[in-house]
Amino acid sequence: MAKSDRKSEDGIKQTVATSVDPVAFGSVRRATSYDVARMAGVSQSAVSRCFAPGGSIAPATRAKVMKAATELGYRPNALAQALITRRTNLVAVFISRLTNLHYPEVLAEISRQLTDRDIRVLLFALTAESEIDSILEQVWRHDVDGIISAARLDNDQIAGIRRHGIPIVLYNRTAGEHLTPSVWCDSTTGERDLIDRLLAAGHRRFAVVAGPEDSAVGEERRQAALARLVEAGIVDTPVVRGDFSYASGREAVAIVANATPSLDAVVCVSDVMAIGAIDGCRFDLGLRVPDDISVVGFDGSDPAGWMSYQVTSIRQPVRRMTAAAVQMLMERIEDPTLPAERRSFVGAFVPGKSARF
Amino acid sequence: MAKSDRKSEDGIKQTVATSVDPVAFGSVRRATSYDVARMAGVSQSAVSRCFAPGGSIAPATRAKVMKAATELGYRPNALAQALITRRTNLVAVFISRLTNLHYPEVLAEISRQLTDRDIRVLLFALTAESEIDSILEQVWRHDVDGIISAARLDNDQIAGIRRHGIPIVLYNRTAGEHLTPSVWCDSTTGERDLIDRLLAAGHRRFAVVAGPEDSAVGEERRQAALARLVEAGIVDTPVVRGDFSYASGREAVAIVANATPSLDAVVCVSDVMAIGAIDGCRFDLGLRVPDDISVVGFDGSDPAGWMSYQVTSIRQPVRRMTAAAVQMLMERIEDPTLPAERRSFVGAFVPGKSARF
DNA sequence: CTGTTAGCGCGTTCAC
DNA sequence: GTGAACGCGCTAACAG
Repeated sequence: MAKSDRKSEDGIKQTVATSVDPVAFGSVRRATSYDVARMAGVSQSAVSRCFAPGGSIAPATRAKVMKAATELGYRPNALAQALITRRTNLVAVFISRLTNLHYPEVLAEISRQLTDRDIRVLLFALTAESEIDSILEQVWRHDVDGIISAARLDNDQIAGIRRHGIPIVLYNRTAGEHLTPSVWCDSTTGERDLIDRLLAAGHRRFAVVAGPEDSAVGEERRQAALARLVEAGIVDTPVVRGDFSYASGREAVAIVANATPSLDAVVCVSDVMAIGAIDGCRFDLGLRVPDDISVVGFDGSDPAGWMSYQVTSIRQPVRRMTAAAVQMLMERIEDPTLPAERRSFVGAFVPGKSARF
Repeated sequence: MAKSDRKSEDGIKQTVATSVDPVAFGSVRRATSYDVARMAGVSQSAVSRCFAPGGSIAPATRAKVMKAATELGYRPNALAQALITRRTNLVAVFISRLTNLHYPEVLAEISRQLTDRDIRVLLFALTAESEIDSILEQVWRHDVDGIISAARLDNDQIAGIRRHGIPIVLYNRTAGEHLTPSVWCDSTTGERDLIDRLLAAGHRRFAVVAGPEDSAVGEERRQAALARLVEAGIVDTPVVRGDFSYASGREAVAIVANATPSLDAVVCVSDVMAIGAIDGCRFDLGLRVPDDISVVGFDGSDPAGWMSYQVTSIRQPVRRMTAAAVQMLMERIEDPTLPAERRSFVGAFVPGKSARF
């Protein structure tokens, strides 16, 4: 096969095939159930029944059909199937910030679990929450069987989904005033656990690195932490908001440390921000972690376990949570009248080494 | 709304709604083009033309139709549309190891670019490469318009895809003997760049932390590095294979350091393994990086830039690469006779601080 | 158990 | 410019 090598203007090397193999191109129409029927000498509906779960069909004809089917490489067309059964075996998954290190694990698990149940994933990776409305348009048009959302939905959006009768499960999100099926990692228990340990170890001057105001998990964790501190008689704890990024964690700790003399402990609402905070302490402030200052996180993401950080944290039981989400969704696809249900999981304490105990 | 709180055996708290709002359930059939036609007092085909790109329709009737359409909340059904136009506006994306920190960025970008073109993503996150065959079954059945694969495909699989006439673009993968459209970050240039700099700085005793044998990128990088070293008269460079994980990088460096006296420089074929190697050097071997030993990586993933690591590396131009992949795919969806083409991009050197220069 | 028939919702000729 | 009629590929009643 003839090739030509050249360099284009912007330094991109290209290799272009100048001849095309005409045989390999599939203008071959896919085999339909009619083709199979003709070849097997039966009716089209007999073919259909062969591929249906409980289709009543005689072993003899079944054999004939299957033979023709494999010979023609026949597979039932999912589109036509879905059009009539009103089941697409498609689930839409909304993920708000894929680059945030905790979500790839969540997505991978959800995908695996759904694939095991022979369901396909229609992925919507949001860059801005504002995209949701246009995404929902697509979702209606595609007749997905259900939705798993790790992105925030407002009341109108939830209402729209209900109106369309599409089952949904929220993942670590709340949904305004509607009672909506959801799985949730209980931040309250986790934050209290962390702070109790910090208090017991003698920490007295705290700061909280929170998330953006519109983050439900972030807010719950912030409030839980502050509430526990107030209970312990510690008030006026400074709060700095980040955006769940490394950089924001690093900046936050610099800001708060300068404004807070004798800062003891930094409570971050996510591991990545905790990692940023640790680096901020070490490289920007010249502090030793945990000797001079303690930093704790939340999530249990992979990098939090790396030797250079070993973040003291709460690990979300991702596997159990995603399994619950998928199961709840499937149940509601089977029976849409099922009531809303909220399953909340408690995370596990990860000792790490970023906090002094 | 009545609720009941209880604790289940395994410590999972549940909140269950015991009554259901019967009004909210959408047994309401979606509006079809016929419904709109009836309400607007026109024919169904008129409605169809209203929503078609270049449909010839009188402004007056168009107005009537649109009014009825919005009133009924009508949206063309994507399934029926696809069944007849043979265009699903669906692209399958294969990703082999979502948890590997470089891919979330790739996936997010691909998703964004496709969404911008009004195309939906059917995600297949592989846990084992062996799953591909069963995944392809699903792909046939769903009539996707195209495939972007960041997972390895063998000759038979590529042949099958060709036979089905489905355009495909490979992302950082090769495809056996077939010439297949692909985008690629040129490892050779990158590795040579890194090694030239290491040599210039006086490094002499190298080790390579490679990927698994079946990883095309991993192998290309390993070979490129070794080739450059041989050119420079450095032979018998030890190679240890990892699996692109942090742990494997850490273990690899421990193994190779023990077996190689006066080890100078560790060349890792991925950033995450480089991070593992750095931690291995620091925490397992008690070496200072980069004073005692240099470590370089490849990819330019986010965590590689974190202060505690600052990995010297080559950053893949993810944005341009994904844009190229999407563009190539779209071109081939429009015109399937387009010849195969390979676009290779060169990465940018990231100085970092994990190597002594 | 089998074949015939009637749609699922829509795009697309083709006469008018 | 418009509507009637057909068909995409399939499942689901129904009669035999």
